[in-house]
Amino acid sequence: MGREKPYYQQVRDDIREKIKQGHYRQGQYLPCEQKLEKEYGVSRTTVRSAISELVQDGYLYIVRGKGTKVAYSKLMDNNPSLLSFTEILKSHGYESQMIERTIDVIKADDNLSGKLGLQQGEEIIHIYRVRGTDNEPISVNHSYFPKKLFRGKEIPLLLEGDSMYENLQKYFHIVITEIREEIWAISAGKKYAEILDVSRQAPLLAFERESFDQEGNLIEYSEVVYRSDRYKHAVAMRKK
Amino acid sequence: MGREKPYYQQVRDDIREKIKQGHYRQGQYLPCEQKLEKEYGVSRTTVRSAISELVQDGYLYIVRGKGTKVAYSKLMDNNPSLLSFTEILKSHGYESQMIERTIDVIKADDNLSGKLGLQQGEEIIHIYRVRGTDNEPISVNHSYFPKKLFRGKEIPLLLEGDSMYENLQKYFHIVITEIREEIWAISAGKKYAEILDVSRQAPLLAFERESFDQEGNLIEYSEVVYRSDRYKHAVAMRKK
DNA sequence: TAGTGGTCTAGACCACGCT
DNA sequence: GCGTGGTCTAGACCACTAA
Repeated sequence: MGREKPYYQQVRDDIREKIKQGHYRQGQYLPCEQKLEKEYGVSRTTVRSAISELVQDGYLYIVRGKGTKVAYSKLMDNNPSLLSFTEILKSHGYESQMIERTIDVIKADDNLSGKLGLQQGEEIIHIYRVRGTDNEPISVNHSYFPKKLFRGKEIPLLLEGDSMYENLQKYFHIVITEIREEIWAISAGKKYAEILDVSRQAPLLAFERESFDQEGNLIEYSEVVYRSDRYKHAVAMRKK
Repeated sequence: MGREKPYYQQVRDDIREKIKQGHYRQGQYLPCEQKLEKEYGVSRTTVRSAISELVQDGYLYIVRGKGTKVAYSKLMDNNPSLLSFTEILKSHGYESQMIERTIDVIKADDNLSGKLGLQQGEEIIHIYRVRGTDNEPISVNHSYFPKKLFRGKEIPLLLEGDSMYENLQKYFHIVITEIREEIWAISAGKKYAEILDVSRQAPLLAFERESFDQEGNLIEYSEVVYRSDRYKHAVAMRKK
């Protein structure tokens, strides 16, 4: 038997479930901390620890001197704080399909060595993907990883399943904790017009993304473009 | 004299300063919690409360069974989790200037009543702004607020200073806590080509944004477009 | 004044990583 | 086994809100 969850997590999960099931309703006050102590048979510290996480996650908010209320959050469990392509498309009701995918190893040129913080000539894994729905192309993605990160392991492992981020964690024990993105608009031009089956003037949404692990190593640099008539980028944010 | 800050905030701020000043360096272990108790003369709970906030903010991360390390975060104090236009432009090294601004009150039509959750015919405050640098237009912004939110107060107060969000809080006690955004690309077309002084085919970055207060009321609905040759949208995210 | 959450203490026992 | 952080208790006093 696995060990049971800590009390504060049990209390947290129970309260969250009661919110989701409507037992506690939006705008309603939660029972005060003293009552929750008794209800769950735990100390006040434990209750407060549970509440604190639910406030952090946007389920509750506290009104000084009055009580703890259930939030009216529009986000509940829907905060795309760190999402892969697959997850973003799903959040739009699409299912993404892989239309084309290639993988090769290249040498760092002037541009890429700078982006990835490598010496010129160091090896880089380049993954090229065209994705879309019903064989209609929606996005073109170039991802670059320093090859030395995967020393001694099978690189095709990266391509299994849907989520490269899950694979990074599963097979290489690399966890992405920070992302920087720049977003802008471009015209398709000759190159993308052909791949995405749009006119050369068609506006595309362009992303440049850097992903870092906990120790500040740049793990991935990627460039992505989306057909703007088939994709909108959705973002939800909660203020700290 | 104002009351002094709680201990856990003093400890938190002191540790954060020591990180910023290089007294604790990236990748280095912090003294263990017991040592910090003694150093600051507080209980372990207080130390842990301080550390917990610094972990939350990305300054520290914890390695189970080993210790608490200073993060290599690229974000430190730079997390645009909720930024106004002004703040975003500044983060790019620009100073934004107001080139044109009008304000008027309109009646909700079919489209806007739906977006703002109002009845048709209800009054809406419409703020139109063109902003840019050195008289070169960069963005066009349409913001819509339900007029009833400001009953009995002077609406021009909204336009003071640089940040509408600050004014909302200062004069109307409205705090924006959640934002939903959709981002895509469009061609300028006749309307925007003239205003932004670009060709009709020029790609623009388009935003549609909804802002909510703590109680889930929609406070603002806005549509913004940016010249893509003058503006890139920068985003930084930390995984939970 | 009574009720709420905010801060704080001094202990305790446990799980994990290393040696 | 030892040192680290993870969880938990049973109290205490304070600040803010409302009646």
